[in-house]
Amino acid sequence: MLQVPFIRENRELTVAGLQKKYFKAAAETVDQVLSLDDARRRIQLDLDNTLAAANELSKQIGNLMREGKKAEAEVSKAETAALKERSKALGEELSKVENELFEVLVLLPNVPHTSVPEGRTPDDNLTIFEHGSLPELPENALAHWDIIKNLDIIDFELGNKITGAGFPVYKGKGARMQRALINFFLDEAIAAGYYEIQPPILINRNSGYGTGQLPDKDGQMYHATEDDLFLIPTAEVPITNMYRDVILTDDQLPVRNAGHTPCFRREAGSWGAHVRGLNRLHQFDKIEIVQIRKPEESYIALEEMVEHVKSLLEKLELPYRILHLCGGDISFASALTYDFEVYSGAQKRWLECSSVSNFETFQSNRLKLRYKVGGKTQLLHTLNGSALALPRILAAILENNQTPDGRVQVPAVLVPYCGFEVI
RNA sequence: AGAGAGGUGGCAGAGUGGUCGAUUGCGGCGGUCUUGAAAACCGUUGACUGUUACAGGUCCGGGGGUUCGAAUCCCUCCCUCUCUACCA
Repeated sequence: MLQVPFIRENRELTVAGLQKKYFKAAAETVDQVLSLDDARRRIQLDLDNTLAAANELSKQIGNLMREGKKAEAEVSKAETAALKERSKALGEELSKVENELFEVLVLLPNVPHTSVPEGRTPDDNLTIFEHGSLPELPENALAHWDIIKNLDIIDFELGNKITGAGFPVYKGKGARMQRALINFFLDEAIAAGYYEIQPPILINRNSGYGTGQLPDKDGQMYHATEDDLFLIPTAEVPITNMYRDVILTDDQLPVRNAGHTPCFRREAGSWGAHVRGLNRLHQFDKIEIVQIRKPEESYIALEEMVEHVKSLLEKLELPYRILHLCGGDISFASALTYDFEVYSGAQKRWLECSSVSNFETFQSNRLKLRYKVGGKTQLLHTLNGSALALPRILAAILENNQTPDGRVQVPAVLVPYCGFEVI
């Protein structure tokens, strides 16, 4: 959520930023925020003065009572009635205006970083880095869903039976590969200085609100209605919410956390022909890295995270590219996002396998995640990235490393983790 | 799940209707002393809002109520601890 003082001091910049994200009626909405905030402040001042008068009167009544001047006290008591009525009315007016302000404010996306490219659709994203040559597979190369079936390592029908579409069962070497990838990614994160976290995968409303999934994106999460808890769409939610309402001290910074969790996404209405196999699932595993940094360091941290993800893909010997997302494609809360796409040789498609973002103060403002600088509290910056999401990495490994005899060569770096060289 | 106890500032822990935003201890910060450090002593030390600055306002788990006035009384929800039951 954007900070009102920021909007007030940077009206033009805010409007331009929102327009870059193709937010409709940016100028009108920003002005609405400012006028609601003006009203809020006016009412607040009025209310404060009313309360101050009432407090003063109460104090006097207390003194009169102590001195035994009962009659005078009764007179003062009568006076408080009008003040009470007034403060009640002002209080109601205030919360009404505050709610209106909040409702407009939560609809505003983050202002993108100045380097974010102009553009409306994924086609406008800038490819800023490419690594590895595309695999030259024979004409009869199989897509991963066929490889999976032939080798019997992942079973979609079985998952269908147990749960439903998008919940595959990993079996035998398929399950071992999953475990190998999880351990590999976590070990790499720890080696890079991250602190391992195993968070809950059900979260409450406050947490969903803190990272921005709620109030409006609740349709994307599975909801356990009996207890009003949500299955996490990403480990970012619990790991970042550990710091909700926290004021960090210098010696606790920077925060570098990493965690593996299953992730659950309803993906309502987004299924189609191009999402076969592992390309899109309702449940998948992901290792997430989260950083909390001082504002002046956050873009250095973002580059650090990018380098980490690059090293993972390079160790797995997968061709990939990095996209600098354009204003129209960047997520609601993000100021700057790099997407990593891995090349899946048989599908001949780039598959998104990581998204690394700096949210600046957008999340911390909601979380009330702060630190002290020169005696004053200030919002911190939050960042996160996938390092990495498993299914599409597995899809690319299966497709790119398939052998003429229908098997799959395991990337060397994973062999110690899974205990076999060939699937 | 049942019974009991309890949720107060970074932590510990007072406070049961009126100078309580909150005694005190620890911790933190600043100072005196010391070659330096420790000890001792003195001072300082919550958050939010607001003002040029002061003032003012709000916050004692969340929400609601009683009262001129609530950390303190009432209702409600949440959470923690102890015991019992159950259980990977």
